[in-house]
This record gives sequence, C-alpha cells and structure tokens, in this order.
Amino acid sequence: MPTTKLKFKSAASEKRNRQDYFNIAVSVDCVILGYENKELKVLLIESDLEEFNGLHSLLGDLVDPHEDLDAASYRVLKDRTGLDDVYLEQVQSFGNIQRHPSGRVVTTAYYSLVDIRNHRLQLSHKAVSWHTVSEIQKLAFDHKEILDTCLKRLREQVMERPIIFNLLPPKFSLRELQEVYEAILGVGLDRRNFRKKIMLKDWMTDLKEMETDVPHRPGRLYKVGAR
Amino acid sequence: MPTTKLKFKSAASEKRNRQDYFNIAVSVDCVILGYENKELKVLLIESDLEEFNGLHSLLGDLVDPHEDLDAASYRVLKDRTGLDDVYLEQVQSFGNIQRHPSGRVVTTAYYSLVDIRNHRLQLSHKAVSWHTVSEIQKLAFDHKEILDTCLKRLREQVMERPIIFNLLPPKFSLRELQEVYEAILGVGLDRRNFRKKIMLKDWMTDLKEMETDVPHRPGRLYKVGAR
DNA sequence: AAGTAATATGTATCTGAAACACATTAAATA
DNA sequence: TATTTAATGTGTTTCAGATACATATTACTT
Repeated sequence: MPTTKLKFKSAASEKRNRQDYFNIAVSVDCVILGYENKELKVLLIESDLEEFNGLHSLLGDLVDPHEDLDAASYRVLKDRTGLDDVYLEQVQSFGNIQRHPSGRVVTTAYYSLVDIRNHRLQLSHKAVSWHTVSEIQKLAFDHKEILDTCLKRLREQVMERPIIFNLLPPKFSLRELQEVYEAILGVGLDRRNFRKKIMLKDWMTDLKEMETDVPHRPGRLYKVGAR
Repeated sequence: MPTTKLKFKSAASEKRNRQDYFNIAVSVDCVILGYENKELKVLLIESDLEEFNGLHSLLGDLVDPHEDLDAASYRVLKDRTGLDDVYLEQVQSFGNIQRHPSGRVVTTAYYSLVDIRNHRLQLSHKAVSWHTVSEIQKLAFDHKEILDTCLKRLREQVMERPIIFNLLPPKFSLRELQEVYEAILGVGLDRRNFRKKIMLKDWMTDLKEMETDVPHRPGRLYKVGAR
C-alpha cells in the first residue's frame, strides 16, 4: 500500500481529496471463445444481480491491488476454465459511470480463444456454460457491447496473426480450419482460394497424417507452427 | 456513491473486503499529437515527481468517480489545450503494479490529433510544450511504452479512416497532406500513387482555390469532407 | 460395382499497389 | 523579357494478391 500522496495537478484533482480517488473499482472481463459444431461459442455465467435477473454475463472479477491488470485476466481464465496457457489479449476499457448498477467500476475487456474439446478444460461452476455467439441478444451490464467490440477486434486480427489455432485441437484438417474462419467472419469462403491464402502464411505444418472416423474421403492433418 | 456491496464471486474477491478494492486509482493519459515543420510532435509536461526528475510525461489525470472514462480524457485535453472539438480515441489500458511509483494506478491511454496552428489552441502551463516524436528517448512512468503503442495504433488507422485532417489547418494542399502521412508513417511516398489512393477515398473536397505565399507554383487547396 | 461426398489441385480474370516519365505553371533570376 | 528553377499535375505499365471458377481423385456407403 502506497503511503506517498499521488501527485496530479489538474483542476479536478485539486478540489478533491485522495480518498475520493479510490472510489473507483477496477475489474477485468473476459470474452472466452470456443468453437464447436461449426459455431463460435462464448463462456457466460448467470448473473447474480437482481437487476439482471435471468441475464447472462461475461466472466470477470475485480482486480486485486496487488496484481497486474493482465494477471487478473489470466486469473479469471484459470479459475473458470482450468487453463493457464491460453491466448489472451486486451481489447479495450469501458468506463461509463452507470455501467455497473452497484457502483463505479471501470473494466478492461480481454478476449481469449480456447479449445472446447481440450480435456484439461474444466468449468468452475454449474452456472458457467457455453453459448452460441450468434444467438446472443442481450447480456447483463454493458457486456453485449463488450462482446461485440471483442468480436470486431477478433475479426480484424484473425487473418493477420496465427491465433485461430487456439480454437482447434492439436491436429486439424483444412476443412475444420476453414469452418472456424467462416464461423468467426460470418461468411462463406472459397475452398481453393482459402487454401492458397492460408498456406502462404506459413502458420501450419503438414503432419503427413490423415483424418480418421470421417464418413468420407479423409483429409490431411496439420498442426500449428512453421517447419 | 454506491451503498450496495459489489458482488463478485471469485476466489480473490472473497478473501478481501470491499475497501481493498478501492485501493486502485484510475487515470487517463493523452498522447496529444500535432504536426509542424514536417515533423510529428507530442505535447508533454515536465514531470513533477522526484523519481522522474528531468523527464517529461504525457498529459494525464486521475478520473473523477463521477465522470465517464472518456469524459476524463476530454477534460484533460480541454484543460491542457483549450480545444474541445477534437479527435480522441481510446487505445489501451496499462495496469502493471509498479507503473506508478506513488501507488497503484491503472491508466487508460488515448491519442488525439490537433492542429498546432489553430489559433484557439492555448497551452495551459509553461511546463507544457511540443516535442518532436522521433527524438523522444525516454519518458516518465511507462509513458514511452504508451506513446509507442499509440503511435502504432495511429499508423494502423491513418489509411483506414479520415483522421489525419485533424492535424492540418482547414485548407491544405496535397503536398502538405502527403508530408503529414510521411511524418506519421516514417516513409517516403510516391506523389502520383499517393494522390490516386487518397482521391479514391472521397475524404476531401476541392476548394477551387490555390495556395498563396509559396515560392513555387501554387497547388490546389482542399478541405476535409466529401461533396 | 455404382453412387456419393468430400479432398485436392490449376487457370483465367480482375483489382489494387508500385514503379516510373513528361508536360505545365508560377516565381526567381539573368 | 527570356531563361532557369522548382514544384504541380497527370497517365501508363508492371506486378502481386484476390476472386471466380471446373475437373479429377479418393474413400466410404449402398
């Protein structure tokens, strides 16, 4: 705990005392995304606030004064999913006065991509469950806006950086990969053009293995990573 | 001031009481950018903390519990420059434990583009001044990292959205516009290709006027906005 | 053995980006 | 007044990436 006074010299800070400035709580909210049955899913919890009775909300928590902001989002993810080696990226902060009915809370949103079929994934609580992103109409707090903002950022980044593989199992076919892209981008893609484009990026390695248990001609399997 | 208890149910929040969670201060920091003499400039203030003696820092302030996060950044900008109709965009939040030597402060960074030659622009304080971005080596706090992050975002957006015009006076030539792009992107651009590309965007209107007071053939003047 | 459904691959076309050259204009200079 | 200078203003060619599109192949199913 700091004992030194914070020094800020604006008009606003001069007319208020130090205690006032610790009347804002800081939280993180995680948009934890998964992919299953050709649909993008997000992990939600039933809101426990009366104001939001029946609505779901993102997974979040207040930030401990002794932990880094990023660390708080990793903690939420670890607590809720059991996973600690996942992709997590800060998107934006939301700080309207009235966004939390119980008090002033400024939250920072992160999005994360996890493999739903990963056997280490264990949900922390019965009230936590996967929801199809495209079917979500309304969420508690400003969480629908946060979700939409994170999805927009994800769509912008998904062709720029090799992050999508976090949604897939270690071995995957090009068909599966394309279906994930289609679920995220919300458009159909030409298979031949998709393959050329994705192959040029050098994000995957051919495992020289074939799919099994598919009711049709099996495709090649790939793993993430060059070489 | 909320009287209801904040309800959060994680392991971390259960083992701490409410007061602990108001021990994080929230601030905003503004990367206020201008353009002059073919160089990108940023508005800095001399740090008043002993730890950062001699170093400059970005313009920021603590957020008032009764103001929106975005409103706080507008207030900082208004207080420091006198301008209230400027482009301002949130970039990212920075929340490492030790980023502020006097206590725990989570800050949200914004960048802003202003016309240095705007006559309404008035700096609030003698210690506030413009610095050439490319010459900045070190800043107080983590402000160098914040600056770099904002510049990166600016470079990503400058060809996507018509924001660069905020750096220019109401009437400008294509040469001036290109020079601003070159200053931001840090590269030289081909004049003919630049013109074609920028014209296709429909961001500007031909004023049917010519430059005056230039020691060479005068160029056409444009203003921002289609039609 | 035939049918089905998916994999695998190649080519022609279009669009935007990049490279590049010359005529024009106004001011400065001789 | 003619010449020089330095910038404006425009067009074409080339290249790369994106898009549109068709046929042969393979494994399973019937």
